[in-house]
Amino acid sequence: MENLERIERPTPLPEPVARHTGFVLYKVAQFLQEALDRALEPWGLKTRHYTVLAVLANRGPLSQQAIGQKARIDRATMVKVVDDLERLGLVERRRNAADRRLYDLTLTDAGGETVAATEAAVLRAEADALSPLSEEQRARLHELLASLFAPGP
Amino acid sequence: MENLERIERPTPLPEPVARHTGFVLYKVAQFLQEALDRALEPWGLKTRHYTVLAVLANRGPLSQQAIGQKARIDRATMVKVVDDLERLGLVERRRNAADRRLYDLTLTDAGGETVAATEAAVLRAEADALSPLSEEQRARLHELLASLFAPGP
DNA sequence: TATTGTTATACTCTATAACTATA
DNA sequence: TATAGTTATAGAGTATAACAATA
Repeated sequence: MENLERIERPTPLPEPVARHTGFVLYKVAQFLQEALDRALEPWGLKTRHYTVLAVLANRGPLSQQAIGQKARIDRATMVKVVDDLERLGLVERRRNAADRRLYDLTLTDAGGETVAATEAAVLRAEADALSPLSEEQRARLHELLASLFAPGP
Repeated sequence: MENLERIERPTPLPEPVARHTGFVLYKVAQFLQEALDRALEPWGLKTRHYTVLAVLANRGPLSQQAIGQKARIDRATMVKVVDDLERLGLVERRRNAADRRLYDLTLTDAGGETVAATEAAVLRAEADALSPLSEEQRARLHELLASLFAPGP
């Protein structure tokens, strides 16, 4: 009972590498990744499945390749991810009428519900993982990280 | 010649997941990791080799297990990492006289020089990767990330 | 000829379990 | 019996190349 409210945190890095932002960043990212994977486990999903579902929910029907390019998942891996999602009844592969090489990947009703539920779970997991930071600090962290990306194409 | 001074930056995430700090963090960490691996390539090293060398340089002779615990590298993996470092002539395995199951891993002279050179390379790579941030912003980022670790044991 | 999706393959990284030598 | 290091093996995750259907 003694560790009831104790949230697992990443253990500190040994001294020399703890001064490298790159190493600290990598470690924190690993920790967040594990928290997100745990949060998605009840649905039998990993973060890349969630990414595909979330992109589909926001950008309507897309081909596997189109999603893969957005999410940086190569097409061979996309096949397996979509296999998983199809097996779970969350997306459907429908041939594009205009170009029959393409699929129009579409969310099923169950897929739509799953996106909503998993998004809430992901947000909770992130809030938990980042709970040592205030709301303002979290926003600041997000902003600093976002500024490292290239200007959008 | 047109892209001469252009530094590769991570491409932005697609809209829904770009709002998740966890996903942004993971992506930035991947980018940093790649930059560090590229920086260490001239020495035939990866980040985990550098970690072991850096810990050894700061904490004197240690057993494989002791380093592994600090750096979160399991003992089977440590064997291969130390094999690599030994093959490169950067560390030596000397049996601990008091407990002959243990090694006293020690840096060779070449190992010491390599630590200094690679540390400089790693710092340069980090500075490059984080160059869109001011010095103050970098320090702030590091501080925010560091506060997510558990209090040291 | 080029492209989407598929399959098979390989390579890296990591984790597990069994083995040895020492304690 | 327990521990440090070793070895073999297996499981993810990811990348590459060849193939079929379609353009």
